Amino acid sequence: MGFKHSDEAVERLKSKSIKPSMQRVAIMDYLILNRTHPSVDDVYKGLSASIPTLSRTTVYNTLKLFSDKGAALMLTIDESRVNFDGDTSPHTHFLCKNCGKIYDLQVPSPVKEVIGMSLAGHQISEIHYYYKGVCKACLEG
Amino acid sequence: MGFKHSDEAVERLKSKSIKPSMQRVAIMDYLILNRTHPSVDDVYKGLSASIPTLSRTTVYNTLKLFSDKGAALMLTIDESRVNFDGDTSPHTHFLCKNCGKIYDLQVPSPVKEVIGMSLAGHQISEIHYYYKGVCKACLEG
DNA sequence: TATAAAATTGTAATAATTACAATTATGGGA
DNA sequence: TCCCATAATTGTAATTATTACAATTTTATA
Repeated sequence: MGFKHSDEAVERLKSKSIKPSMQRVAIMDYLILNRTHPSVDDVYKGLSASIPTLSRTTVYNTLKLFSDKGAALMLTIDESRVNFDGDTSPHTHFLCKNCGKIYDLQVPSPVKEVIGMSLAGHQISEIHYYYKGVCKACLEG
Repeated sequence: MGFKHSDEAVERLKSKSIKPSMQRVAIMDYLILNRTHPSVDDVYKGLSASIPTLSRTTVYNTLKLFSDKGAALMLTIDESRVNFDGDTSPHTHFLCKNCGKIYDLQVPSPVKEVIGMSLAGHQISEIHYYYKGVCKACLEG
């Protein structure tokens, strides 16, 4: 069964100077379609059916590449695995310590973008605001 | 003033309802004396000489306990290991992607403490602001 | 088409973390 | 004090995420 490439995925890769191979487009497409902050394994398992030859190493390499090139965000909010976010616009994340889900939150309004600026002499390239606790669904359940 | 370090460690544990066993006091003392955001292994190696029977499992369990009880912070800024901070006062962290060191930074002034409050219906118990990039020392070196 | 470079794959190795059963320490009655 | 229950610690083995790396396949190009 053929894979339907999203033009958005291809465009995203091109705009970040990443050569759009079949695997890379599929992985970027997965990130764009799945806003659940998937782990490497989530991506691998989610694509294995449609790309049976896909290797875990390729998923690792590719997601690392996306993160390095700014085509995706690598989240280190969860202590036991890394998660990825196809949405690179400024926003923050909440991890539910009960169910493990990661939610998107808006940036606190007074906080401005400071990428490329320096803090205490350090050159900043990434900003991550993480909140942890118990999510609304778990509180109500 | 006047607190010997281990006294400060004992007081910290008591104030967080943690029974101050010999190992726990030693580990908390290590965190108080070593403001370098040590990993589990750093703590283990740092204490092994003075406590030869210390087990890595104890260090894991104890640091997890400290984090759960709010006696220390567990940082997930580094993708490959967890780090701990004995300073639980509000501040943020910077990870140098070149040398791997973690620096303390002040909280951006407009950002207020929101522990115990809720965001989008979620109950917040931890806030972590992480910045990544290249540190001053690496830039100058 | 021939060739070099880049990308992908599969396997094996590494490192962090957890599981767990056994042992040791601690504190409170009798 | 001794006994007991409980909590804490230990050591080993297992698990999991991640990385290393050599072989293979794909892509671009001359």
